[in-house]
Amino acid sequence: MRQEARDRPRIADVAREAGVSKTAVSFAFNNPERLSPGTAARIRDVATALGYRPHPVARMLTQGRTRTLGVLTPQALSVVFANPYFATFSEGVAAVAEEAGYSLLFVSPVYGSLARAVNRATVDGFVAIGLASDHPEVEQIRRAGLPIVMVDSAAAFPEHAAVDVDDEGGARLAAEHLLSLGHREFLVIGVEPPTPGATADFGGVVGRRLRGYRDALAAAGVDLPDDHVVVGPASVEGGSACLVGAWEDGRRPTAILAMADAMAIGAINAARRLGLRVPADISVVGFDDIELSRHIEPPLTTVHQPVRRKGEEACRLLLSAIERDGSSRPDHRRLEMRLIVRGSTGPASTGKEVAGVR
Amino acid sequence: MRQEARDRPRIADVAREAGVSKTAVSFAFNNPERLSPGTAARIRDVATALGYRPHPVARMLTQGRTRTLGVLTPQALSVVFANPYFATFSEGVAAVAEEAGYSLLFVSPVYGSLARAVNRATVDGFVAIGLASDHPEVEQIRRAGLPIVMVDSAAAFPEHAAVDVDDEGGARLAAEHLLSLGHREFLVIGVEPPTPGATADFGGVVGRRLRGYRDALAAAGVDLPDDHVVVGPASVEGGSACLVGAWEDGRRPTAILAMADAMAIGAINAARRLGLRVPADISVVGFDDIELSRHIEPPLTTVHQPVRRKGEEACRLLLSAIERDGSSRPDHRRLEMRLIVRGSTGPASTGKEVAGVR
DNA sequence: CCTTCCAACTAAACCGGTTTGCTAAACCGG
DNA sequence: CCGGTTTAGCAAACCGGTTTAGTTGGAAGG
Repeated sequence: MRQEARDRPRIADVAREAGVSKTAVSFAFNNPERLSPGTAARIRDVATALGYRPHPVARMLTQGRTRTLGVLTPQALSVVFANPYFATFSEGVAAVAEEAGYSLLFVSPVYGSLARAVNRATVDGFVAIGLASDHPEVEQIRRAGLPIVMVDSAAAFPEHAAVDVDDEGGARLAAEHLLSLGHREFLVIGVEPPTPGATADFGGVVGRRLRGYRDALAAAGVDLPDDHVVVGPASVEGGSACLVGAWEDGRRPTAILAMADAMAIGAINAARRLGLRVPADISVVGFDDIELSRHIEPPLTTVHQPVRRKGEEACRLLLSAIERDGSSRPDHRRLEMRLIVRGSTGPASTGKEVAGVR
Repeated sequence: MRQEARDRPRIADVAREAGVSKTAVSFAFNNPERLSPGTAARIRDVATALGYRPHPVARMLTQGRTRTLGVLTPQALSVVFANPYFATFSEGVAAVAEEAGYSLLFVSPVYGSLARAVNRATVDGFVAIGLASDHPEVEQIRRAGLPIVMVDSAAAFPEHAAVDVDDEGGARLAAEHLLSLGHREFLVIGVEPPTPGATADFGGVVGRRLRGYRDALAAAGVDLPDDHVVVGPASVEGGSACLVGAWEDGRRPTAILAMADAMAIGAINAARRLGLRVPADISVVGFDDIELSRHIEPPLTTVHQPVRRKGEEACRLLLSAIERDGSSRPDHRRLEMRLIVRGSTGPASTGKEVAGVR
């Protein structure tokens, strides 16, 4: 067995030293009013003298709660933390959790198995971010009797509490903005699933955003052929590759709708290399409004997503589920997006490109 | 008491249902070779049918280990996650932890008390980042028999394992670079403690960097009067304010040594507003090499800090301390910095400024 | 055929606390 | 001075597992 805490004093040591029962020691810490002030003080003194602190795991076991919330991610943490989106989200979760006195445990696949990680997790509930609909862990958690709040995959789990954003509405805003600037030739740059061929579709985010784009375009009578929608990895390089590929295939858009800021930035870089000025020759709208977008040249016009608030709301939902311990129906919350117009969009250039090749 | 897991099956339920003892059920999960294959399989079947999973807390208690590492931060998580430096650091910690099958628990002050948070934490050890020397929690952890690895405050805790970077050397590199470009009039922009008047000095980072600057300048025979060192909050705005303040006080540097990239960026912005060109009129060197620095205009020359590696090394040190369970002396590791020359530095402008006021 | 040994399984102790139910003494009004 | 109520503290049960130290029945060995 472990000896790590070889000399760690236990409650019995304190009790013996103070000449009282274990119960008394426990009371001294959790229920001092059930002891005479003198005894309570003496016990505490003995405890500090011995360097005693109640074993947190033992405490959890008897109290039946951990005061810890699990943040569940389907990807490795080392990947997830590299993503500023996630950092901001965590910021929101942390703010609410801390205020309520909860700690945060990040739960990611252990040796490839998310299920194992979930089993190991000593938490009172989970906030799951970006779980696709085919994740059986959700059912597993439900059976374990733990509450869970889904983020970014509300549609996939109608029976659980969830927070998501109005992707469709946000996409519409982006497209309408470009339409109002006179654009008629569009290229949509989408995010492809991280593992090729996986059914994981980011909880349908891509589909919803695409639908929003299409809705707005259709309403304006603009057609979006399938070959004007390209996908790539959600990175700067991915965005570059998408535009370059489409350009080589003969597409000549005056406006780009990118489903991620990183890809939008990549597209801007690629456009420059193709000899296009942004926004004079081509306009670009991103998605999510990451920190970087405000700082590039030109600053990126993008659809702002309330990421931090997403974290806050998710955590609030989870806490209330924990507190009221089951019962009542799961709450769904949908946050609005808004368009931030910066420098990467401008009026459609006349003539040449629009009328151009193909 | 809690009923949360009202109907959660226990090991005894599985045992009864399968017609065996609790021991057998436990073996079926942890020591299947001690059971006949048939029995083991049957028990597992019953377990899954009942939806049983061993209670993780009970498990921790008997096994004496949690398979969880604590990341200790003296500030609120909601603040900490907003800092890309921390995100990158966590990335490193997570990469190593995950590979070893450990989860990560983030431990930050509970209702203002870091000590309480530490007491609640069910972890096998801690990585503490940015703890100043006056934090008694470190002693508390030691007494609890848990290993701890200090990051960014090695000097303050010589008796513990630690990882830090060669701040002094990095600062020297920055100053030498500017000296070699002919600069002789410097302004140092430092980071002030978050809570004014606090003794917390970022574990001495500011002091070490300042020493590095001074060393290099002195070696070149350049004096750095105290009023050429200003401090402000570690933010873009803080950096702006620092330069503006110094300028209004009559300082006319040709080169700025900033202790944080964010402040360097702020200084660049402020310089522009003062009508100065960067780097033609004034050069700026940052510190840390955050993501953003590469993307601003002009790209920032800065001292690169191996943040991710810091996390990795710290986690490795902690894991080995946990594994070998005490014994052997604490390991200290110091990582090197390197200068990344980009566009924000150039030759000192001749005449006017150098000879200028004061 | 009797012993020995092994495989398969179990009862009970244990991890380190908290909580319940109870007792004895102090207190209190009548 | 007595019965009833508090107060202070205790022993034992409990949380939900794991581990130790057996126990049993049957096969192998002599």
